[in-house]
Amino acid sequence: MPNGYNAPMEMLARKLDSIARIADADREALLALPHTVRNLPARHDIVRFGDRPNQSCLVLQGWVYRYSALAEGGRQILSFYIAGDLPDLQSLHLHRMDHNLATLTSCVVALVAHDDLRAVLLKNPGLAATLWRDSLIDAAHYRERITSLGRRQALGRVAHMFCELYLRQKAVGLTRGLSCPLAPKQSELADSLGLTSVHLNRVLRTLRGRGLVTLGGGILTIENWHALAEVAEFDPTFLHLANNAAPAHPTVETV
Amino acid sequence: MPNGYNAPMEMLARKLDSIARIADADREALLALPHTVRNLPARHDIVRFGDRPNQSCLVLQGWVYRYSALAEGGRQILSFYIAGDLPDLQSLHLHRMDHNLATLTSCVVALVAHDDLRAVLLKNPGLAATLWRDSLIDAAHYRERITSLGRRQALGRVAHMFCELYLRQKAVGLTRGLSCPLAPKQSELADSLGLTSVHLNRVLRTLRGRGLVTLGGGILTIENWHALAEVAEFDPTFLHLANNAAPAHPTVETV
DNA sequence: CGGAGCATTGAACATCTTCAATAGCGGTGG
DNA sequence: CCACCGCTATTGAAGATGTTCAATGCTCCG
Repeated sequence: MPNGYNAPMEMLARKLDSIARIADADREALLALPHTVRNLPARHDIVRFGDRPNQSCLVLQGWVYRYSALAEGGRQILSFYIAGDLPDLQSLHLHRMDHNLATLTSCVVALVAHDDLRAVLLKNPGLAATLWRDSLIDAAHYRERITSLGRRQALGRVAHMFCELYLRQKAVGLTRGLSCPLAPKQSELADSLGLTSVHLNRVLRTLRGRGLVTLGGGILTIENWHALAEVAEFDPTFLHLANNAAPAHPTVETV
Repeated sequence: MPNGYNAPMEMLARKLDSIARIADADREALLALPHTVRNLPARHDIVRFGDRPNQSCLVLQGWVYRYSALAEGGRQILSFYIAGDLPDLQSLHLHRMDHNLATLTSCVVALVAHDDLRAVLLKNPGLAATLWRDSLIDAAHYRERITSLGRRQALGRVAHMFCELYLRQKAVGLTRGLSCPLAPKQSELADSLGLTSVHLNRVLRTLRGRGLVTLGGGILTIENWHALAEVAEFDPTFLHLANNAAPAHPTVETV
């Protein structure tokens, strides 16, 4: 469940735990990182194309998404981020934004100055390696999205996205049984999957009709993991979770 | 011109120069990196899904590509790499391969042991930052590909890919005027653009018909950069080239 | 000359989009 | 409490873009 957070940096530590083993010294350095906590309203740009941020943002609560805007008002959503994610860690080394970052829901974020972050990473190479790893996992997510967009049909694409969002939330403790929050609206899912919202809606009907998922009230429930993963040709390797958190059949589990 | 290379690591230094300013100490550390040079035949897997490489490979000559294999024999090409690129730098921190890496043409590559690389990066944080930056630029390329696959039509997708491949080669000195090598065959371009080779072929005909490009003998010639970039909605920001190497109109230039 | 591997073309078909309308749902003001 | 508003979801029908299948051409090379 969308439980709160204690110390802000703890949320990050928890996320990093899901992708690597963190040394104690690194954890302490992380927890001591200076930061500012901010509440942001939903559907609000955090950084925009062309910006040169001097801080990185960490999601503590809510959903954030990354998108690129096209001519004709079109938009491609590149990725979704949830609590614990560091959506613009990249601005530490890529100084000019080549896309936009925005809140999907209302959010609580922590802002960390690049200078502070650089100083801490210089003293803690292990932590630097972990964050580098995190950004490489981000890239792995992109690769999988490319595969989806390029070679999967709409049904598989949607199924794949659901598998991914479920497991990522599970890895940081945001699921309950086979249910998890699903903040994006249909039009936003469509913009992230290269579909129109009309067609996405039809695909959702099919998934429901086949008894694979249930949707409603911002909650996704996976009714049949095995069948869903099969439709999606889902293989969790690309998530690079430390404990290989992809259950063969996450059927009945009490969280 | 596909010119040769001097010291292997020099090719890498040249590539890194195109994306960042390298300190002298870092450059020397780089040039001193222990490595093995290898000749590889065309269409040959370098590392495969599931592998756990203990070295990273650097392309000195030829083209390399990254792909994921799907059921039904399908394949999605995720990206192409050219001389100077470090296509599996990522394996330094992502221990298990979640996709495949293969040669497109016959290649000369340099192999660098992870242990050696780690040692050098530990002593040269500036170099580590540059390589981190390089991997973030790799991710930026993925993002742009996602945008193409999700929201551009076939014509724009192909045009965009040509703009990208031309500029990337230009950045490391592999172009001559408005021409550059184009190693992928039509079926490979198609697999990277989420199209069938049949449809790609038709799109190429259109591009030729409109006088935007000429293709032949493994050489791409851009006949009208401005029009091509317009069809592609191409913005070079995502390449993150140090000298913003995207010419407004790279019309007549002698290299 | 013959063959292999690509490139090119045609025709029928599938998937997904577009345009447009209707339905549902949650919240607000009277 | 109820009518209304705004936003999202849902549905239908027509059309566009891209696929599939199958055949032919082209070019390089032994």
